Amino acid sequence: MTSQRAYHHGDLRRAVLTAALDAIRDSGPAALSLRDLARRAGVSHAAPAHHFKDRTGLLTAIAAEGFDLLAGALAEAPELRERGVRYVRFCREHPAHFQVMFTPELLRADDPALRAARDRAREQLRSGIGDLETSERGEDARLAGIAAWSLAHGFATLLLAHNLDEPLEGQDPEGVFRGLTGLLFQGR
Amino acid sequence: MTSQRAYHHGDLRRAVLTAALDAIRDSGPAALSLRDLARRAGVSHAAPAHHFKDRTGLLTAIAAEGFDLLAGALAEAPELRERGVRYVRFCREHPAHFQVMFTPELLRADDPALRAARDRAREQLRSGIGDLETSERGEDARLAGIAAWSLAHGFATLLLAHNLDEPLEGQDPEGVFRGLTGLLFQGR
DNA sequence: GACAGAAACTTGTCAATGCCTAGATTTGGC
DNA sequence: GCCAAATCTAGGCATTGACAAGTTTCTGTC
Repeated sequence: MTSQRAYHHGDLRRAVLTAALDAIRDSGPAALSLRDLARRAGVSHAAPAHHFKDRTGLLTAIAAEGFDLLAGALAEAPELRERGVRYVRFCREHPAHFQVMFTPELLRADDPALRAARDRAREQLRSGIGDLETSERGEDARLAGIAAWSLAHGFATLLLAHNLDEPLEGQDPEGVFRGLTGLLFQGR
Repeated sequence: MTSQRAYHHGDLRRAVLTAALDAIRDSGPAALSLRDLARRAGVSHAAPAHHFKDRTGLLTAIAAEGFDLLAGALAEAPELRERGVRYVRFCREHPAHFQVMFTPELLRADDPALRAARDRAREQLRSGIGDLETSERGEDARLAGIAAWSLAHGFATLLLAHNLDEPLEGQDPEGVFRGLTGLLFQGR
């Protein structure tokens, strides 16, 4: 999108993003070093700043990309329960994105691209809840929406922080999560 | 406060911990600066290192304290649903602890105090699930345990990251959470 | 096809930070 | 009263993020 053809490097913006995602996956966002990313990409230490302005700018770009990926993943799933599974799958396939997306103090909250992408993702989350609105009362539907998001988000978060390694006993996380949704919506 | 009399400062360990919790609450763990904490406490820049060895050591001490506080809070609650409410209350009263506790890449995983405190908290989480084991089948009880933790943890996490500000419409979070548990355990 | 301007990148610099080492001061046990 | 340990200070080093200024490469236009 941004730069198809590139000047000295090729596509430094993408290279830095990818290297950042690797680093975050391994050591978290706190350990991220712009200068180290520059070294990995083979450019000078100030080159990344031209694409992202800032450390915060880089993380904001990652979060925006993450919300876009999440919105796309959710849009593929037809109904609410399957969207929860996609949410969990997303956090496993894109752990670095996921972690940055939900750490607001690392982000520039007023960034237009971030706001747009986050709104797209929220829209997908909300439209999934619409499935319930017909079968349940309005208030229950709202609660069910919060419950569904909390369940998926909590499961995803605990999973990434290795807090479910023991309880899961090596079982497939997505499969277990399907079981959880069965508990939550057993009355449906 | 904690230790009776102290040497040069009074109780530097507690002072640094408290200042760190304030800083994390405001700006997250990434923005934490040991030198800034030392300045706030009115000591030299290397003084905190003597109590915590390290930046990681300070965060590990915070996490251990957090798990102890959480274990205490959960122990006060009689049954499972109320423990979930305590979990949510804990994250609001101790947001800095909560955030650090579940960010493993910031911590020294093999620290004995951390392991002990985390085990205490896990024991409290697990014993709450025991309430279910009598009324439900074994496999369902295990799933229900994961579900309950995921629900509470997801709600807490989304709450702290200000992702529920809009859906909650200004309602009391604990009250809403009680509603969520009603959905999860409606069959009980 | 040259040229002007913009985009991409480099080099140099500065303040701040984490961590290490060595030394000074205070405390508590004997 | 004295010694050892605990507590804290002072100085230094490598690394980092951010900024400023200059250089190279591309792009659109006449």
